[in-house]
Amino acid sequence: MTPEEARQFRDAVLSIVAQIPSGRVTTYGTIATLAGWPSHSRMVGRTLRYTPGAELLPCHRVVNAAGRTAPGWGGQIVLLHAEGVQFKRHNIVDLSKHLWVPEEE
DNA sequence: TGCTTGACAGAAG
DNA sequence: CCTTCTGCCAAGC
Repeated sequence: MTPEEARQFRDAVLSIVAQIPSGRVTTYGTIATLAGWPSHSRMVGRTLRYTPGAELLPCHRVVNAAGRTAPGWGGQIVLLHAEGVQFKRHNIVDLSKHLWVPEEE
């Protein structure tokens, strides 16, 4: 992956996350696939964590494929709960009800 | 240059 | 449902 591609990937990830509606969530794998690199799901999380400005985006609406929230970040659960997202467990989001898939928009 | 780590995903126990 | 292992890739040491 060239620096140019890395820039595009980061841009695509941030763009998609910025479009997640309130009360909805999406997964790292989905974002990575939409961004063009299906196997870079981990890069999505890394990008959101290390890219300055990611905090300004609704990154709390991004969970893993199992609906688990980010470990060590309890605030995410509070934020999601405040938007009406229901949990199957303390840190497990009910994806069947809140999963959102980007639509190019 | 080479090993370890991680906001992951999927399969297995 | 929860924990652990493997495959994945870029970043940190």
